[in-house]
Amino acid sequence: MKLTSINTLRRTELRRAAFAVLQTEGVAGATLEKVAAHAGASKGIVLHYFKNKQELFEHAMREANKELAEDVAARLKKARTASERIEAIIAGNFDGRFFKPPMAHAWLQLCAEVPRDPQLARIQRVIHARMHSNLSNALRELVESDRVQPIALSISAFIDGLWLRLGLGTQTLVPEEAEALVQQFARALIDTGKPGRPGN
Amino acid sequence: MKLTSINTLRRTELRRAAFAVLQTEGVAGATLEKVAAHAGASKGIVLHYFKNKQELFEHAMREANKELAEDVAARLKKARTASERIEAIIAGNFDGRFFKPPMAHAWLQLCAEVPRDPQLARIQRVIHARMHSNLSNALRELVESDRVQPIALSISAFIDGLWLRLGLGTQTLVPEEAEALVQQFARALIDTGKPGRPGN
Amino acid sequence: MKLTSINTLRRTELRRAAFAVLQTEGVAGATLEKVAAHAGASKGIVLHYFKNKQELFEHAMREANKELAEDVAARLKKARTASERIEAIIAGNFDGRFFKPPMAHAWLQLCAEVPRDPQLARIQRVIHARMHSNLSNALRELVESDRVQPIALSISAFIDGLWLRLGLGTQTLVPEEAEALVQQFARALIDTGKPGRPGN
Amino acid sequence: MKLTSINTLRRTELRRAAFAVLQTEGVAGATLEKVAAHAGASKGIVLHYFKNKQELFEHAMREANKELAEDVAARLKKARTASERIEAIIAGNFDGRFFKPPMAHAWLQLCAEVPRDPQLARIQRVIHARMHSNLSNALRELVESDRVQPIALSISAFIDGLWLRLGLGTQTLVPEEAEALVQQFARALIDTGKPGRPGN
DNA sequence: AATGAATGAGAATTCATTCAT
DNA sequence: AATGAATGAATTCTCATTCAT
Repeated sequence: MKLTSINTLRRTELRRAAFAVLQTEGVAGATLEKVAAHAGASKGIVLHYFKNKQELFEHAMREANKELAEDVAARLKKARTASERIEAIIAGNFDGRFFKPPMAHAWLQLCAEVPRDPQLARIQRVIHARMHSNLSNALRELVESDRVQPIALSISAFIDGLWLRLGLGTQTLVPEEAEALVQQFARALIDTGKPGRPGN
Repeated sequence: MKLTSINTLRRTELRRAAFAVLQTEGVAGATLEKVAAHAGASKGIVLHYFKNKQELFEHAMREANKELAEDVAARLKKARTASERIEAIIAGNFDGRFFKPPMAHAWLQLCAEVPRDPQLARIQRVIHARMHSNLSNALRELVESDRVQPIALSISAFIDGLWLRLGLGTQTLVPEEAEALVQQFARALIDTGKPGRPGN
Repeated sequence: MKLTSINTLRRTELRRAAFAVLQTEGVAGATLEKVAAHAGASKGIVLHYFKNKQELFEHAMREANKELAEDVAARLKKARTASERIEAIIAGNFDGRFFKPPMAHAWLQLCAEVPRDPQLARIQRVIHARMHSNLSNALRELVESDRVQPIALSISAFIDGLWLRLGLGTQTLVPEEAEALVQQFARALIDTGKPGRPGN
Repeated sequence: MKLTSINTLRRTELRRAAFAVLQTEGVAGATLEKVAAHAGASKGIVLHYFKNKQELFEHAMREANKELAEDVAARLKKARTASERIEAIIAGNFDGRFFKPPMAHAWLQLCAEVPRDPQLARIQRVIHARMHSNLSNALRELVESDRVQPIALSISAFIDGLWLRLGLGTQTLVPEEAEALVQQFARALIDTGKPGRPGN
């Protein structure tokens, strides 16, 4: 444990540096040298702690998502009703600390790598699965069972779409408005099909 | 550069080859050599027709989008009502000829380049603008004016989110189901806020 | 003769274009494409008239020197005495039409190629030989025979040195001043060793 | 970059190799690969020590001139009178260790690059300035003040002219004779205009 | 653990040159 | 005669990765 303490520290440093470089330079421009420089370390050390470049960026993605996931988890704890849980999940994904152009940019960069990096794909799947499970759990209390899956997918894909737009940087998107769109969307989907209204 | 027919022909060939290579190799793996080989030409000829790699891929993106845009335009022509126009736009974006993993993959690759390629960003903006304008025109006849913009953005971001999911390749998505989700989504959004129902 | 007339014309055009490009782009930057563009012709035509790039630039050097040589020859005709002939030769080498930075620049570029282009070396030798012969002929009437060669070499090397300085572009040199330096130099050399003064 | 001894060593090695290759291959033929091979190193290492090709050759020029400058400086120390100082400067520029065809050839190659490489131009200017200052200092004790500048320029341009001739390789020039020409030239210039003789 | 020297593979790009039209 | 399409060789430069210290 003691022995890994400094080890863990360094790895975290490098992971963060990698993510930071990704934000400004993109995946192609994120060289090990730049990551090392950003972490105030030497080039060689990066591959001392990570087997190779891919592994570093895989860890960077995991790390980046962890914070967001923790934010969502914290919000879920405070939520009392199923509706509040849905709202919490959405709100967590648009927290002003995360939903920022550089962050979205880095995330988009990593997404583009997913199809060629099986490990990254696995991480991505885990992330999506958690989100889906969170949403499904809450939705089960709100809509008929056969509408749980499609609505969960719709909400999470919509969130991704807005992150993508932010990552592209071709339009301005503020967290509050983006969140409002999704909250509205979610409510519209859930309410549709409620008794008294013709579903589709 | 003169627009001789052979010129146009070759450029199209190379553009297609570039897009094809993008589908299988990603942006980093799409070397000029591979593009040339795929087009059955020599490496040198690629840069004879396109100033550089960037330009080639910019044209590839334009080309790829053009077909989809034409598909949407054709469907729009047949639409009679505003609702049908919305449906046409959505349907066009999930046409089985386009909404395929390799296509989505290539598109995602290009999206990741957008933040570092101003020209690509411009193209992306044009694409989004057209989609937005198509949606807005139809929505104006269906919802109050202050709900036109948010709904148009929601629909197009949702579509992008589903394309992203397809591009990631971490889950299976068939065109029909994806389209159905968006059609449902759109209807839910439009109907919400209609007289007789509590808006939000 | 008729047949070569247009031929000769084109060759002259291209030669001039080559020299012009050399002035602005240097030997490395002087591509056949630029030469062709400067002559308002197509790339292919250049090698239709000249076997290859080297040959073109060899002709460019010859051409460039020809004008200067003709200027010197014209001045020589007007000269009456040996002293005037020396002065004429020097003056011709600093004629304001030639002694200009771009010209000197191009000349320097070609000089740098001399050691690797035997044909260019031959041309250079011819140029030097003519200059040397002109100077020697005049000097023979002015100084003892054993001082003819060294003085001729000194004068011509000094002229080259000033052209080099102009070609480097690191200092300003106006034709009149440069010429005055050489004229003074020549007189000093010739006068030194005259009876009544201690030679060396 | 830290100035470790190995660093300095390697850089010197590569600089020398670059200069050596320049002597035999010219600037166009001096590829990084050849330089690396000449230094017995790998291609990659060259750009590990020098940012790019230009920088390498800039350092090569500086290095080459440094030795010559040191030779001149050593000779200047031993000189007692102003005349001896002039002689020392001239002698230093024709030291048999430097005034050799390959050296002159390499120097000429670099001169041709000066107009397109501002950094190289700066170096060239420094070199000329030092020579000019050395000459001027001595000349001030020997001739009227208004003749200092022109004579200093004449001597240094003449020296350059002879180096150019040597670099062209179109004629044979031995250091001793070349030096003698300049020494004679200098004396002639200085003596001209002395009291008792008609100046010009 | 840490450094940075060294390697070598690979990629974009540039161009002279050839050739079909 | 003229064009410009096509080729392919050559070169610079970038980087991940390995290794000696």
